[in-house]
Amino acid sequence: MFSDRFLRNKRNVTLSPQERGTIEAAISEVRTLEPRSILVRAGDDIAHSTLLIEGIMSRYIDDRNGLRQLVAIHVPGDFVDLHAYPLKVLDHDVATMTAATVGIAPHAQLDAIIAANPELGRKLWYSTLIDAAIHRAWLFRLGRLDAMGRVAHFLCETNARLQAAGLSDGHRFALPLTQSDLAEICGLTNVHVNRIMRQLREERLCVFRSSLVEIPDPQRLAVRGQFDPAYLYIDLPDVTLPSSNRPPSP
Amino acid sequence: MFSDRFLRNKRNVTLSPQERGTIEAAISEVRTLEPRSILVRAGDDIAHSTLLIEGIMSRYIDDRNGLRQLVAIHVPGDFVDLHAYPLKVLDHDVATMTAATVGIAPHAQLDAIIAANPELGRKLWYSTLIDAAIHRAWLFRLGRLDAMGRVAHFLCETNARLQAAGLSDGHRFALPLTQSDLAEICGLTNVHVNRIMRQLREERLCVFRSSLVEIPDPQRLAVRGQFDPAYLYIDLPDVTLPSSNRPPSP
DNA sequence: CGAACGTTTGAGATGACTCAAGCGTTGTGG
DNA sequence: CCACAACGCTTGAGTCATCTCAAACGTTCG
Repeated sequence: MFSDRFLRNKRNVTLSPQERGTIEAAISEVRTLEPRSILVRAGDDIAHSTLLIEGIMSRYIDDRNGLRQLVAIHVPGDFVDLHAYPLKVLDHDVATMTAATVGIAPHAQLDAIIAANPELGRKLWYSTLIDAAIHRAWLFRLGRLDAMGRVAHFLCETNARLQAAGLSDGHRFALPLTQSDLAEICGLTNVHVNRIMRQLREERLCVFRSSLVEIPDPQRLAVRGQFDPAYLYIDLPDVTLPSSNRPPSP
Repeated sequence: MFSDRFLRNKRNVTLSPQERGTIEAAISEVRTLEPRSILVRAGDDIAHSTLLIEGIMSRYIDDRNGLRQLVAIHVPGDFVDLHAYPLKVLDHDVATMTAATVGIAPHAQLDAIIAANPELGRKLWYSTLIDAAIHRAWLFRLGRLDAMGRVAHFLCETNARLQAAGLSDGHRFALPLTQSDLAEICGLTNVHVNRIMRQLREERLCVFRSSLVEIPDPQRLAVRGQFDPAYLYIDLPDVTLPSSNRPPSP
């Protein structure tokens, strides 16, 4: 099923098989997208939202000189531009990073879903707010971590998200991005990212080679990147382990 | 009315007097808060959300060493922690920066509102997505602007938001923050913010003294900070003027 | 085989940070 | 009403992380 990964392993929220069926039914079309193709441009009128089934997508803002800042990446199971449903128009571009398969959900269908099932409507809202929580973690990353911390934090996050989606075993996962992509995610230059990757390798924190990430000791990497997965609202025992920053709750 | 500024001057969305009444009725209590007091801590169970009536509030994430990154500021009219309504628990702290007056909206009341008026429910959703859009602009700011650009961008944004709320005339507004606050917003040190403020003053871009911001030429400041207000979804002629970054739409 | 693209490395420049001290203003208690 | 503490602002000097520019190398694909 296309929606199998949507809201999978999330805290406080589960989708019943029935609700998954409802979402499936709202998908009018499944489409295959080329790598590095633009799906939505800022300012476009949008009449549907996109459920990512396979591949990796990005949302980004370009500066005046063409320098790009990624503001989000999406993994299978994410409702990529559900934000466009209430907003009608987006403030940023949405594009594929890899080849991708997506499901198209017309906004009229979403209207119908929410009218018929307000509880499911709230779950859709919830999923957009997790995107916002991830934005906040990215703000922390850019504002307060050094280059190595930023890369480490991003890799921990991606590991956790892919694990929740069933696409990482917690130590290894496929990540078909370039070092320049990482630079646009972490607010660095590709040259500096390259040096950081070497350092991570030398310190046995992480190896990233030919689109494969290997993390021998996720806990150590989490400490280096001050990564606390609470903001992902994931409900999986292993992923919630490295709560390194937060004081133990009473 | 407490809710006068909520969703005021927003594109695509207007609240009818009736809808404002509904929101007013959902506010069980109006409370006055001390400056620099914490309203919500990450991880707290939350049973109500907070409408900011007067004052300035912040949301932030602290790093291991106590260094703080603000991830949002809120101005009167913002529904500060409406995110907590679907999420139930927040991933960050919420605090006042100045003395503040807030309205408390119990989640049970919000349940009732949304059940009775799905359209209003969607407007609440919309308002949380504008917060997310602001997060994205902050990501761009931290990831791709230099120190002066970051401060300029933030001041432009705040000017626009306060103008939409009726608290700036587009050139002057009260902003009772310290330079250290600006540093925690812009991912800089307070020392460097101080030097940047001097530069902004010397270049006649902006004067910030005794909690008052004066911007002689908002357009020039917007160019320096690569500020494009589209992401604020404000519907006010003056505020949408300086679309300096975006190519003219065809 | 060559073009395109991503990775790697070096050398030098620079923007922002750290540490440290002095200054101005405000509020408070003797 | 003065003295002093607390806080925020300002400035200087030196350091360091990251950037820029440049070149070489490896791999993939047509």
